[in-house]
Amino acid sequence: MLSKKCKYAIHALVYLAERYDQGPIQIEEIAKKQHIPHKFLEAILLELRHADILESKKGKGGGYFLVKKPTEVNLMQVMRLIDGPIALLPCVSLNFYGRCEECKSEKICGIRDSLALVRDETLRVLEQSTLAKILKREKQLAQK
Amino acid sequence: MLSKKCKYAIHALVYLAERYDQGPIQIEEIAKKQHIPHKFLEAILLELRHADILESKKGKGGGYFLVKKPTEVNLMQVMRLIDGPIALLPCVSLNFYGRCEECKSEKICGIRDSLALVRDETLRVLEQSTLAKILKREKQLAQK
DNA sequence: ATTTAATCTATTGATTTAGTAGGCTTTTAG
DNA sequence: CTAAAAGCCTACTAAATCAATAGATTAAAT
Repeated sequence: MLSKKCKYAIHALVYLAERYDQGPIQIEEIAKKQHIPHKFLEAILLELRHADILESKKGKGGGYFLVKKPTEVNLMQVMRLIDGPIALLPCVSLNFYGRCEECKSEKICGIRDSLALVRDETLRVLEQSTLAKILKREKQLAQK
Repeated sequence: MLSKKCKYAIHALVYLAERYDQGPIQIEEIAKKQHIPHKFLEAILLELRHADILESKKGKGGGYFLVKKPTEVNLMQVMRLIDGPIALLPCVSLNFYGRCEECKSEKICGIRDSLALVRDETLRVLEQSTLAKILKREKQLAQK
């Protein structure tokens, strides 16, 4: 399951995507509208800034804004950044590879294939899920 | 990521699948061969028995054995049992449904669709991954 | 009756998650 | 130049989950 932190991150990003090119948005505004604890959100946005997804401006009139286009940010990136590996085993992770200690030999493990397949399918869907698409869907759903 | 407990469970089940119809296998044997702490494995096997995947026999010559055929036990069942939900959000979980507190309205959430799709693809693969298939694959890999 | 092996309850230590506190730095407005 | 606004950064903490352990109990076989 996604961590709360990751859900918060996604909601904040969608919020910023909706206000793309409208200048900096303050943490406090996002926190209130999305019901996220201010200080926690602060840490999350900082992480997204360090990953070059957001940029910030200090002082009065400051805040956060997307530095990438909403079509260029997807759930795969965000989830990897906040929650780490997408794969269900370290030994099939592309970005966080590690041996499974309990496996004698990786070459003989019959589980890996299945979980590598799960990983591929998951990545395919998450990579398609851009902020732009999520936003579009939300607007469609809101209209009904 | 899968918990260690779940990995242990899968390895133990594959071990028992390989010895299907050969009578009870003792915890101690599985623990040694699969490098799983005896007491921890004990708890895991008990859980699998309560889920009617395994059965046990007490006393001398006792142990655990599969009560279902290796073709009838798959990773979806095992992972759900040991680690809980497969879905990445409670609100898209089929077996462990729960509201996402931080979402104002489930109907307007643009993230759910993507994660429901991830869930479907994941379930499809995991349900296909039976003990029989895993075992077959391991034997193939071992020959090379 | 003794031994073997699973059963069950309770407890523990380590790690992760979710959040809080508080001072520091930069920017803008007056 | 100084006060206020807003993000930056480090450290800490409470609660939950994970990984395992301890020890006494029950059931079956010989």
